Amino acid sequence: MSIRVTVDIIIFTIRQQELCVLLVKRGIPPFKGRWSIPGGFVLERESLEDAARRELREETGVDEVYLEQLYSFGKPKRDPRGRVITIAYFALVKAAGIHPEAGSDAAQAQWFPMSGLPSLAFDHQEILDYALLRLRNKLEYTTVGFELLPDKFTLTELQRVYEAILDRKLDKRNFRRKMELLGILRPTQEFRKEGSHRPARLHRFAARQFETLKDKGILFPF
Amino acid sequence: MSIRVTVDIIIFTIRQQELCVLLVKRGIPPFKGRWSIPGGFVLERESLEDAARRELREETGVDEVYLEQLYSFGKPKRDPRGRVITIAYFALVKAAGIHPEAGSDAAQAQWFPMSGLPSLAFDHQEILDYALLRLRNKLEYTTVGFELLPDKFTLTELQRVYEAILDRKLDKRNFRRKMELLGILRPTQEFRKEGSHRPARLHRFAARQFETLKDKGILFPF
DNA sequence: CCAAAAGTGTTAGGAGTACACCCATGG
DNA sequence: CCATGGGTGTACTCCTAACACTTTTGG
Repeated sequence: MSIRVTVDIIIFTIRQQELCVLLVKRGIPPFKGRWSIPGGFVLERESLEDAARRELREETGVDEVYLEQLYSFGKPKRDPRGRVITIAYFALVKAAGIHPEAGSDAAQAQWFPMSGLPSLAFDHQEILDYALLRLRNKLEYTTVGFELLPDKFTLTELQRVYEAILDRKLDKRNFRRKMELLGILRPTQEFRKEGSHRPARLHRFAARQFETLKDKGILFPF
Repeated sequence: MSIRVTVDIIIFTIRQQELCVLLVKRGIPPFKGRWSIPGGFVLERESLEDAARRELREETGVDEVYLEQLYSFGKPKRDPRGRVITIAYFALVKAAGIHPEAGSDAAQAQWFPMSGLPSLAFDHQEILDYALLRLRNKLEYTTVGFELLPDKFTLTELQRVYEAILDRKLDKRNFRRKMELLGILRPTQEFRKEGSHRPARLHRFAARQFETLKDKGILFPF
């Protein structure tokens, strides 16, 4: 019993303080002209994760990003062409100017804010919903949030990332205290001047040693 | 690009206050004679979950159990026969006398305590490790623990389930207070008499309404 | 001096942890 | 009356949440 196997990758980033996802416009049927999550077939000799990284590179030109397997979707009729199951991954890329078109087989790729998504092909809306859920959950007990920021960032920028993903406002003082308690930030001597107000100190993420925060008994509220 | 796709199911239960997993002895090469996680090929017209439920039924004769997709494993060489990826599921079955042999294609099936596992075929040890990790995590913030108990149970039995999975002792009073706070137990008027000591009150699980406890802000310690 | 974002501290409520004794029963 | 597991309460710590003003800068 052989089945065609694809990987689909939900690529998230933050743009203009909004959570965005990379979608590609389908050039061929089915769903021609509809937007979809980028993906492709798994090759004979590559692992699932390798396939996901390859697709990611083809679409965004970037490598070395956060990538995690999400879930496998395999309803018999999810693809009208026949039996195709997909292993979905999700990736987090740093905002720093990634041009979707940098890839090779980019029919047409574009960032969409989660608040304004087009109608998606296949069961891709379901996959995307699940990815957002996972991302929100992981934000609580891991440091994935930092994967969406450049090397140096302000505390407000960090807070905006959390707010964008959780889709609600957080208290500035409580947010900062929590980060302080976690001890995963290293302040630098640099400041970001921007507009006519007090400059913000830049910080670095300094905690490769643990991705899980559970140990510290500190979580983010939902 | 077609690939053979299997589902493998890690079936957990509690026996004699120990966490156990169902394994089957392979009757054919490769790994003939080695123990492995039960599984089989996904059929053309069934969903992944349907395939998992079918396998589960064939192995244990039970249906209506907790079943959850775990992870997909797809390294090119994980099966010496060629390219096979597997979608792993994990199931929790109630202790109440399930005879592994009840199934159809049961070559030879047997419960093994997690503390005394044999050497496993393929990458099944890796899959099992991951399943245990997931189970432990879910125990903290969901009510999956109840899936391993019969309809009515004593508080001590419940605590033993948590202890078996987490592999450490818990404080009786704190454990009970937490359950009390969660409000997910309904005491019955029945008692279990067993040996020469005070009988234990039987309780029911009474919270189908939510599987996630996060909302309540109460978690189990790790 | 005005506008705008950066930065900072206190209090009250509640869950987590550690810990020791009496209760009910059968033999 | 004794052995066995069932059942209960308190004190302390620490995280969480709510909440408002001062600081620094550019214009």
